[in-house]
Amino acid sequence: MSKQEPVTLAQGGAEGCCPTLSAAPMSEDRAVGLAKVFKALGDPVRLRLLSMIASREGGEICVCDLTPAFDLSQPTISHHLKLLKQAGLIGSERRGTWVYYRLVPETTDKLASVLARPAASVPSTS
Amino acid sequence: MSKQEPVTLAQGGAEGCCPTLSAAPMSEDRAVGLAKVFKALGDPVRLRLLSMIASREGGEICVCDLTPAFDLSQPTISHHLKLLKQAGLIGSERRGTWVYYRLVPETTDKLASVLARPAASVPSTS
DNA sequence: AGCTTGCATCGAGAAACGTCGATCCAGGCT
DNA sequence: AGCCTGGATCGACGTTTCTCGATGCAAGCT
Repeated sequence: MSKQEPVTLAQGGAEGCCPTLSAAPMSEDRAVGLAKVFKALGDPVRLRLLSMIASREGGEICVCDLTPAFDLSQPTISHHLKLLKQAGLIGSERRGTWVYYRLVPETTDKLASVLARPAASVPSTS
Repeated sequence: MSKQEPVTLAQGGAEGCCPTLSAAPMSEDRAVGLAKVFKALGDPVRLRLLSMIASREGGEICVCDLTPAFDLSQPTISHHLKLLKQAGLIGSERRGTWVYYRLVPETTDKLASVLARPAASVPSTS
């Protein structure tokens, strides 16, 4: 029994929770939480999986459509999906025989807001 | 002895280069390039380093100010800085005895735009 | 010249990661 | 019931990553 709870990065508030990188030196705890999500994105296969899920019309896609798109074994795809899920980037639902995955946009939103540069620091006005 | 060229994610154009995750399934090549940068962010130490660099008044910080902020050896910090640099996230400059690191905001901008949800989905007025 | 300090590079060892085949579980069939 | 199919889980193996101490290099000192 591992305690691999999904990262709860995308919970609660909206703007107040996610200061940008440039706002202030990041705390250890916050860095650990964010690193887990970024690490989940740090693999080409997972990035493509996430992109296929996110770009799917209707917002969800069956695993049976994901697996044949790669030159990898089915357990490997399943493993990557698990990591994305644990990172809070995707969610899954079983309907009958098939399992469908869908994006958790709140998580990618948070990451984007962490990386975003505060507009004030853009010196392009001169 | 692989030649680790810095990832050139933040080069050339601005909006046209970085479709979001949801825009379309990502190509293998693009996924490989993006994964390298995300992987660089997938470590708590590097996230904190990047945050310390990015949040520094004046835009740059001496390694001598970074190293004592961690419970890690100096070679380890140097190693992490190297990875961040190879990912194109930071740049360095030696001035006399000291080496200064600074953020490459174009790279974080690109990442943010990849993650951003086209909520308004308006590519907007350029 | 020699010494000292700041930082990078070089192995090395332990831990984590990506991948696989084998196996197991859940649902829908006949 | 039995069987088949879609997915997840389980070891196992090779590779990568993180960390360290030791060493090397560059720049400023005495």
